[in-house]
Amino acid sequence: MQDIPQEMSFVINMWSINSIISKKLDASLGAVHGIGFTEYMILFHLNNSHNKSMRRIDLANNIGLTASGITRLVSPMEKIGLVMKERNLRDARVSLVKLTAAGEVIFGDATLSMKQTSQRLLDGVSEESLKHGLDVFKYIGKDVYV
Amino acid sequence: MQDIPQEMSFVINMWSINSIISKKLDASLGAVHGIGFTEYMILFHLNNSHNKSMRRIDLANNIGLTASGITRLVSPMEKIGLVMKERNLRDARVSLVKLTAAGEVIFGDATLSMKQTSQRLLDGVSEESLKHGLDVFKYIGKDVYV
DNA sequence: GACTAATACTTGACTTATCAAGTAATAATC
DNA sequence: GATTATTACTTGATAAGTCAAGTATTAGTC
Repeated sequence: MQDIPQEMSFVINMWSINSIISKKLDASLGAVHGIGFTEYMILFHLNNSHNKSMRRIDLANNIGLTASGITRLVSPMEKIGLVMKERNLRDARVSLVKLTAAGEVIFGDATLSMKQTSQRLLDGVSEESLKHGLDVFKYIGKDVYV
Repeated sequence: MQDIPQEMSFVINMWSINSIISKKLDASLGAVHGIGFTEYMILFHLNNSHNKSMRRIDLANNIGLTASGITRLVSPMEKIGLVMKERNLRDARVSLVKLTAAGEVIFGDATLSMKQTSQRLLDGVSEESLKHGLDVFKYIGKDVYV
């Protein structure tokens, strides 16, 4: 067996762990709040944004999906009233996604689940390891603001 | 904005970064070697295994997919000769996946790409951060051997 | 100011992997 | 040793998200 550099070990392990963890988060969010993990990601970024409103392309870049993925993800969220369309007066190409009051409520509830589930999943991991892990993520995604 | 515990920050950032990175790995593996990242994961685990051969259920657990995902993933790999079916004499339920000689060659080539791409993507990340990040992954997936 | 390039978004066709249900074989229990 | 439960795997239907191509609008260039 060849020797595997740490960088490659990192990406391989990350992929598997992410696959396992995101399934669990998805299940717990879905069971209690009726939204999936990717929908939570939308709400999360909207809630952190300036006017609770973002361009679709920025959502895509921040979350790590494509623009078309965002279109398909957001459309049912509009129908159930979690978010709404808003136009940009300066640029008619963009269609902003804005968090509604209802969306904010669901987001607040779902965040409690997210906190619990993620703390349960990472229970026992040292603060130092978490901090360094986060550093790696933030370094890679210098444009991803979380 | 509420305050977000580090554990939650970790899973959220991991999801986005994983989405971005796995797309890049997938693209570079696909362009040069004609396999995707998940197919590489199969080859990787087979190559690390005892007889270059594993049960499908163990592949699933190690990689973070479901058994049915493995069935669908492996079937075309059999057709192009990267892996082959092997039966277990002691248990007729299991169908082992075994790395072929051809599969080993492709794996070797693809591993070079994987090393390069992952080092390029993580270039600049400190050894210490990588090590701690890996610790988190290994802690979470105590059964995932990499 | 006309012409080309780039950006923001959407849509059809497709891929990937899930879930639920089913089959077949082994293990456990009485 | 028959009955029930569990395990390993596969398959049909479906969900989630990609890519390529197309539309509309804005930005850059001559």
